[in-house]
Amino acid sequence: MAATMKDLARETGLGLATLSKYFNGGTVRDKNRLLIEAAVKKLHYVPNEVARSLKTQQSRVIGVIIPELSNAFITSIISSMEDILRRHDYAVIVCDCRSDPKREKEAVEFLMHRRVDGLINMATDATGDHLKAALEANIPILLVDRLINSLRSRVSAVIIDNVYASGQAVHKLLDLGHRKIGLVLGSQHLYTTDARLTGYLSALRDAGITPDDRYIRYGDYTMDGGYQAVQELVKLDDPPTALFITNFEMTLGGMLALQQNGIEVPKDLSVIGFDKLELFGGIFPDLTLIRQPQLGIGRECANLMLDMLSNRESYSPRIVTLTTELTEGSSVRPLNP
Amino acid sequence: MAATMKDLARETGLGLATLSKYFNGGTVRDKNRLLIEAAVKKLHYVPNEVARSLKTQQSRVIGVIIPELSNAFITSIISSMEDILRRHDYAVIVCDCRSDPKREKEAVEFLMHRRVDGLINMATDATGDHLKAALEANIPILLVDRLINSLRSRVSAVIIDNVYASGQAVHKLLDLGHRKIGLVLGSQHLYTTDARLTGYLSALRDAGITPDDRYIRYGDYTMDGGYQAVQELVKLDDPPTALFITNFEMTLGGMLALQQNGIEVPKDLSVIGFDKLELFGGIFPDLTLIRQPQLGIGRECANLMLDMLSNRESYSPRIVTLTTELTEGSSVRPLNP
DNA sequence: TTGAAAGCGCTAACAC
DNA sequence: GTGTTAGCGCTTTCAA
Repeated sequence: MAATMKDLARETGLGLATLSKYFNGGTVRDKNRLLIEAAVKKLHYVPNEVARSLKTQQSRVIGVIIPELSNAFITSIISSMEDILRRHDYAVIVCDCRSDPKREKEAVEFLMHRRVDGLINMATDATGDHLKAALEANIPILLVDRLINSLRSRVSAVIIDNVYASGQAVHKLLDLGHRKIGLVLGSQHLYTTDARLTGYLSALRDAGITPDDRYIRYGDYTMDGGYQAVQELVKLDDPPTALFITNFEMTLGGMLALQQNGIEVPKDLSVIGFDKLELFGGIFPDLTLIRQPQLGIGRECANLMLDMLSNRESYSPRIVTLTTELTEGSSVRPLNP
Repeated sequence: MAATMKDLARETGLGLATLSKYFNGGTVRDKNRLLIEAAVKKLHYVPNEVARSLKTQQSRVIGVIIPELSNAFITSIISSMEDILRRHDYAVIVCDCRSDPKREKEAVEFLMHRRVDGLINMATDATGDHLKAALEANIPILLVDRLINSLRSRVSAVIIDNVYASGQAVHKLLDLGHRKIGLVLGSQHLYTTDARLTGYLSALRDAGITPDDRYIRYGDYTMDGGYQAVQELVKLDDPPTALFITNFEMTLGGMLALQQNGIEVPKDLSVIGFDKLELFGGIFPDLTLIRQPQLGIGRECANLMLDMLSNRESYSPRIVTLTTELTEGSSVRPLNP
C-alpha cells in the first residue's frame, strides 16, 4: 500500500544506501537530493519508524506509568515532558494504572513488549516490585515525585524537596507567631505525604512545640478530601489559627470550605496553599503558596531520560532534587497583630 | 541482548513456526508447550512487538491528539479509552498540541511515521486541514467532542448533543419563570461553544424572549475564565436571575465568584453547572448539573475504533451522539416563589 | 502438528 | 557519493 524506500529507489534510479543517507542527514549530491524530494512527493512516501526501530533496536518510545490522569500536578508534568521528548522524536505511551499496583505491573510488562527505550514512573507500588523485570532487562528507569527505598542508588529520580517545602511553610507560620497549625496531607503511606509530614513535625520540634494529632488530616489529594479535612479542622473545639494544605486540589477544596464557613482569610485564619499559581490569579488573589516547579520537573525528567539514553554505559544513577518556592501573598498574617 | 524466538528454537529444538503458533494461541503438543514455557522462563524471553508490527503491518498503536491535557473533561475521556484499548493490547500515544493548529498537524505527521493503526482527535483546527494526509493514507480517524464540517460523512465521530444539553438547561430555568438567564460559554469559534449557544438561543426563542448580549459571556473553559465571567454578570445593572455555566472548570470558578460576592444559591440566583458530579459531592451539595457521560464517551471511542480496525473494508463512517443528563439538585428555584 | 524459508522496510558495513 | 547486500525478530505460506 504505502510507498517504501524500494519504491523510491525504483523511481529515482538510486540505491537504498543513498536514500537512507538522505533521510538520516547525510550528504547527497544536489541533483539526487532533488530527485529524491520529487519522488517522495510523488509517491507520498512516509518513513516507516517500525522498520527503523527493528533495525536500530531502538523504538524511540518512552513509557510513562502514572497513578492517575485526573490530577493537575501529574498532567502538567506529563505535558511538559511529552513536549520535549516529542521534539526529540520520542513518542510517549502513557499508562494510567489507577493507583493499582497490579495494573502498574501489567503496564511495565505491556511496555516492555513494546520495547520502550525507557520508563518514567510515578510509582504506586512503594516496594518497587513492579520494576524488577525492567531492571533486569536493563531498561533505563526514571522515578518521578516518589522515591522507592529498595531501588535507591539503582535508578534515577526527579523529586522535589518535600521536607524542606513543608518546613518552609510551617516556619513561615511559626515566625508569624502561630502555634496551632493545621496540616492537610495527601493519602497515607505515600512518599510525598510522609515527607511533608516529616517537614511539618521537625519544624514544630525546632520551635519546641508538641504536635497535636487533631491538627493533622489526610485529604487524599482530592478537592473533596481537602474540603472535608478543612471542614473538620475549623470545627475543632480549639481550631488551628493557621493552615498548610499540601496540594492544589486540596487547597481549592479547603478554600471553598473556609468560604462556606464564613471564615475570612487571613483575618480569621492564615493559609498557605500549594501549586497552580496562575489559576488562583483572579480567584484567590494573593494566596500564599508553596509552588512546585512542575514544568521544571517535566523538563528535568525529559532531559535526564534523553541523557540516560545517549550515554547508556557511562550513565550513573542520580537523584535530582528540585526545590520549591514560597510565594508570598496576603493569606497569612501575624497571630496577634 | 534480549532473547529472541531463534534462541527459544535452539533451546527447545523446535522450529520457529511452532513457537509462533504457541504465542499466537495455536495448538501445540503438550510436551512442546511445556518445553517452550520452560525455555521462556529460562531465557527471560519477551516477545518483540516491533518485529511483529513490521511483519503484520499493524502497530497496535492508536494516536490520540488533544488540545490540552490539563482539562478534567479531556483527561477523563482519555483515561477511560486508554483503559479499554490497552486491554485489547493497543497502546495509546497521546499528543498534546496546546490548542495550536501547527502543532496539531505536526502531531499527525509524527503519528503517521510511527504507523499508528488509528487516530483519535479532539480537533483544534476546525478546517480539518491537519487530517488530510491521514485521510489520504486511509488511516481510520475518529473525532471526539468536536465535529469538523468539511469532513462530515468521511470520518466517524463521538459527540454529545450539545444543542439539546443547552436547551435542556435553559428550558429548566425558563420553566421556573426565569427570563434573564446568563450563559457562560467556552472559547469563541469552538464547535461545542457554538452548539451550546445555539441551544440557548433557540430555547429563548421558543419562549418568545429576545436574547440579551450582555448575558452571554465567554469564559475560555477555564476556572479563572468562569470566575471572571460570573463576576461580570452579577455586576450588571440588571443582572440575570439564573445562570447556565457550560463546563466543569468554569462552574467551579463561577461558584467561587458567587460565594465571594455573598450571593446565595439558589436564594439570590439559580445556577445550573456542568460535569464532574462526584467532585461537587461534599462541596456544593445538590448543585443542579448537566452531566456529560465522560466514561461513556471514552468507551464509545475505544469500541468504535476497535470496530473500525477489525472491519476496515466494510466500515462506514458514523456519528455517535450521546445524550447528556440533567441532574436535579437544589441550586435552582422558581423566580418568584 | 511441525519445520524450512521468504520477506516485512529499514540501516550500515563494505566495496566501488 | 553511491550501490550491493545481509539481517533486525517476527509471521506465514508451503511441504513434510
